[in-house]
Order: sequence, then structure tokens, then C-alpha cells
Amino acid sequence: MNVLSELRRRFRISLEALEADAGEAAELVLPSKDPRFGDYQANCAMPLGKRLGLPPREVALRLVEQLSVEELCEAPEIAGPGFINLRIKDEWLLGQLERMVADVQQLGIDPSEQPKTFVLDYSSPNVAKPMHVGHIRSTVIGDALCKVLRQLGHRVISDNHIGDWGTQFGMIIYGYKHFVDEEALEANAVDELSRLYKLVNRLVEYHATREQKIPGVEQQIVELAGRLEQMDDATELENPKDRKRAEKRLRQSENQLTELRATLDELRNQVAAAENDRELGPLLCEHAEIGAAVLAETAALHAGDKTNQALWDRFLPACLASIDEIYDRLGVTFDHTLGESFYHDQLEKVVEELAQRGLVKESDGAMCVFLEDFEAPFIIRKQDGAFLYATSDLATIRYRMGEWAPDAIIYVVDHRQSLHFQQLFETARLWGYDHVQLEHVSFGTVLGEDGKPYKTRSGTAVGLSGLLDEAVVRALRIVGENDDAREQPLLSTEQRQENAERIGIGAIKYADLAHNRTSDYVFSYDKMLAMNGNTAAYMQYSYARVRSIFEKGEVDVDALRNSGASILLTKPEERALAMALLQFSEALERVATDFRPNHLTAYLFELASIYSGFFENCPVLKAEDDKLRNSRLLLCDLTARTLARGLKLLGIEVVERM
RNA sequence: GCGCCCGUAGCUCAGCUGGAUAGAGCAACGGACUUCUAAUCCGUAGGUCGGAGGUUCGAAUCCUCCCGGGCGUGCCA
Repeated sequence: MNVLSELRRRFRISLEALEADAGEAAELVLPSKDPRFGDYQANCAMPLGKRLGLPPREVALRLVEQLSVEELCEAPEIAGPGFINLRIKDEWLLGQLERMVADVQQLGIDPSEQPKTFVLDYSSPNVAKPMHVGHIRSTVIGDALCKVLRQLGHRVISDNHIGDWGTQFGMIIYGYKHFVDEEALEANAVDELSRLYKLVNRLVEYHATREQKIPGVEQQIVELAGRLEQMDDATELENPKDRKRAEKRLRQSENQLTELRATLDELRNQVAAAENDRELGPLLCEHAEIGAAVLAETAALHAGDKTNQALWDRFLPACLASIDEIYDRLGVTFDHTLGESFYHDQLEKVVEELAQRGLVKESDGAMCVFLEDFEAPFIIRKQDGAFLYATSDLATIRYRMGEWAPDAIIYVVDHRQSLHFQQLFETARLWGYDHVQLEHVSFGTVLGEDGKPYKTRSGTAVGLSGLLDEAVVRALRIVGENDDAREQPLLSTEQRQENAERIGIGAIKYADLAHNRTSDYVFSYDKMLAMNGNTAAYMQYSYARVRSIFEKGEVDVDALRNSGASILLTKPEERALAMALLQFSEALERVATDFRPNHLTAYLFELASIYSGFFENCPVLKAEDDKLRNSRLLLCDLTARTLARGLKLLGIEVVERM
């Protein structure tokens, strides 16, 4: 039962009697932050007073007169300028909790009154490239949203829109044709393909750096230095405001110049390193045109070249197996994996259809959709005739609408692509898909401890597989040290390993989910594996601590649930816990409303803290009598189940002992 | 140039569509294990919410300007 929804429903009725804008005003019923103000508070009397020309307290009084909440709340209190404070009746609270006790499957969470169909697009790695730290957020957030929405009774179709038709395959094909070790390919296709990809990528990078990037940066430095010389005069401007602005620009340009010079040094070092590399060096000259050659292999694949198509058919399964290995480890699954290649033969038609609607204009040889409010056009076909991801994204929308008729399509993709999605959504609307909710659920960058995007020391992206390994290794060390420190260790070697896997992977996921997704966050093993604070390890420990009571007391949980024992609220800590347990579904609803899993982590952390208060103050096994003992056991059971379910919805496993 | 995002305690971050005294964790200091897991808990200290205006009964939250930072910006994804 979602208490907040229920209260709002009732307020809506009483608001309508006052001829107010009931829907909007009812949204001002909120959970109270301070227990002194009850469990919930309605803040709508103040704005309404203004609109109705009445004193807010008078409005509050009338609202309360109309309000029908007798069985649910104590008599509402009006406080301050016109706050209406509501305290849930213990009796009603207990009724709800007993429902939760009995409802093993759903924990008393009612399905949404208006179930919707969502298509969830997340993870979307490029196959043939090892997954790296940049994929973690999309995968983890998307998976959590998927699970939460389903828990709330929505129909969710998860679709992994993998990049399986791009340049990276051109690289592998080129690599195969020049460098393959057939024996290695037979023995372990993924490793060999990965080797080929990396080798070709490094060769391409070398030439691109030497022939394009370095001259580009040099040019920028020359231009900027030239502009800087001219700027010096500007500092003598008389108008203080102009002068200040000029000084600022000067400062910024100087910083920029320093940065550019550093970049140039770095690029030159990279080139030198490649030339001195024993493996790479000898190949550099021979493969001078590799950049163009890779594009040609890609183009040949797209054009239906038999050899390349055969290679694609041969390589793809191994590539998929490689990313599936990571998904297995993360416990992430998808209903569909329809990548770019799936839409390949639909792209021409998409451009035609848009053209028929008069949406397409040719510009500099490219097919463009020009949109109001956007400077740059949305390009759907390049000069050379090739299609872009804009085109395949449009084809994907059409397919999804035809196949699943969703109410919403949600893209869990990093914030740097927001412009692309704005243009994509606008184009889709003009195309006729104007009733579907298209949502870019964006997220920030994972940063290293230096505050810059998380990279290895050599500047490459951190591999996801190694990231998970490291977390598990560290978790194992912590688990071992702590268990060894006990007089009587609790865990076998196997249990320690199993725990480390759950704690390590859970730590990474939880750290990601606990941050507001729109902001960047600093990746730190020490913080995410800490036993204090809002971490997976703390939540898992809280869970294990609750469970140990049942073990210690040799309590049969099923029997307890079916015993008909009732819950008693004899201390404030018991009531606070009861209230928190009941509010689980509100937390889930908040997650679903704005697609922010951190509302759920915040709730779980709050619940664990409140449970701590209960644990300190309310003896369970040594309660005064059996009735109280059983009551507290039921509260413990509900806490354990809520923690486990909440973590499960975040894709995190609990451990029974730690 | 234009567009989007960010700036909250020494550090890392919460703060839900504007609500009552801005919260956690870490670090600091002081307490609690013959008592259900001390991998824990409790307490103390720490803030001009980047700055200045404005809207409002009420602003960290909304608007304007300024300062500082990130990202994006016509043929990559």
C-alpha cells in the first residue's frame, strides 16, 4: 500500500469540494521530515489561501472538515501558517504491516493503477571492443530501473541496442586479413579478436595522431598565440567592465594555451612510444593507409561484400559471448538484443519516408533534417551515402513502436549525447511519433580520484572486467581480515569467496546507483567498500545482522509468518521501524517517477539506520514475553525482506552471514 | 559565439514537483562490547547552500545578472 498516494487521493476529494485545482494541490501532501509534525503533512492551504482570498488557516480548517481519513489518521492538526499535520493511526499501520507479513511475494506493494509499457534502452556497448568503465552506469542504472518498474506492475521490454555494425568491425576484419593467428583464433576467439582489435586500433591511432591530431593542435596553438598577442592591447580599455571581460578572456586563453601545449607533448610522446614499440614499430610504415582501409572494409561489409559478411557472421557470436560473460557476472539480462545491424536494411526506407513528409533537405551533399531551435541540422545520410546512428535510431523508434506500442521509450545514455536525443526526439515527433514519451535518462561521468574521467595510468579506458576483479579481490581481503579477527570465524573459504563476489560487485553497483545520476561521481574502491555509510556492504551487513537473530534463536520464519502473531508497538523505535517499512512502495514510486535509483538507496539506508535504533533499544530474543518476542521477530523479518528486496531491485545480492 | 549541466561542512555526496531548525558518511573529538554480529552504535564540533538582485506567506530549490568549472555544438557513436 502506498500511503502517500492514498492520502493524496483523499485530499483530492476534499479539495474538489473547495473548487480548487485538486490535482496540483494534492501533490503538496508530503511525508514529514520531522516526527514532531506527524508522518505526513499537507502544505496546500497556504497557496490556496492566496487563490481563494482566505486566510490559510481558514482554508486548512475547511479542508480538514471535508477530509475523510478517520480510519487512517489521528485527528489532523493545523500548525504554523497552515500546515496540516497527519499522524497515521497505529491500528491502521499494524493492519498494513500484517498484510505485508502475509504477502511473501509482493511485500504488500500494490501494482500501479495505470500500468504502462516501457521500452528500456540501456548498456548498448560496441561489440568487438572490450567493455570499459564507461558502460557501467548505463548498464547498472538501466537494469535497476527495469526491475523497479516491473515490481510496480509495469510492462518493461529491455532492449540492448548494441553497436555491432560499425567501424570496430572494419578493424577486426582488417586485422584478420593481415595479422590473424589462426591457431589462436581457434583456441580462443574472443582473446584473438580482442588482440586484433587493439592492434589495429593502435595502428589507426598512431597515424591519426601523427597526421591529423598533432598538426591540428599545432595549428590551434599558432592561432591562439596570435590571438593572445592582439588581446594584450585590450587590457588598456577604459570601461572597467570591458576591461574585466578582456582580462578574463586573456586568462582563459592563456590556460587554454598551456593545456594545448601539454596535449601536444603527450601526443608526441604517444607517437614516439609507438615507433619504439617492438611489436608495433615495424608495422607502422607498411600500414600507412590503415585508417582509410578500415573504413573501406566497413563500407564493403555494409555494401554486402561476401567475404566481409562471412567474417562478420563468424566473429559476432564470439563478441557477444564476451559481453555476455560480463552480463552474467553482473546478473544483467535483456529481453532483446537488437543491435545496429538489425536495422541495417531499413535505413534507406527511413530516409525516404522522412523525405516524403518533406522533412529532408539536401545540404552540402548530405541529407539533413533542419529543426527549429537547433543550429546544426540532424544529418541522416552522409555525403558519401553512408547512414549514421541518427538514422538507425530513427529506424529503431519505428520498429519499437510497431512491435510493442510502448507508452514510453527510455534511453539510459550519458549526458554528452543530450543534443543528439533532443534532435532525435524532435524528428521522431515530426515523423508522426508524437504520442509516445521519449525520455533521455542521462547520467554523468565516472571520475578518478583526481577529478578527471577515470582512466588507466596510460590514459586508456579502464576495462570493466578488471574493475570487477579488483573490487572482488579487495572485498575478499576485507571479508577475510574481519572474519579472522573474530574469536570464532563464521565463514568457510567457499563462503568467503561467495561473499566477496556479492560484496565486491554490489559495491560497484551500489556506489553508482546511490549517486544522483545526473552528476559526475568519483570512483573510489575504499569508499564503496566501506562498512559505514551509504554502501552496499553496510546494507548487506545490516541484512546479515537481522538474519543472525533468526539463526541464533532457531526461529522458523515460515511458521512465524503463519502463526497469526501480531505486531505490537510498545516503543518509539518500533513504531518508527514500522512506518519506514510501510514506506517502501513510496520509495519505489519515486524511483519510477524521475528514473532515479538513488531514491531507493536513500530509502534503504534510512531503513537500515532506523533498524539500528530498534536493534539497540528493543531486545528481540530476550524480549519480556513471547508476544513481544514474536512481534519483534516479525518486524525483523519484514526488515530483512525489505532490505533484500530493495537490493534485489538494484541488482544486488545479499549474504546470510558476514 | 550558442546550448545543456554543475558549484551545499575540510573531503565525498544527499536534499523528492518551493515548505517548518539544510542532512549523511569520511576525517576530528568524546563515549558504548560478561547483553540478539563492535564489519556496529550513540554523542560533540563543523555551513554567508559560489556571489548579487528578484518572485513568494516561505527559496539550496523558481527568474535575471555575475564569478568559477564540465560537456556539447554539420557529415563519430
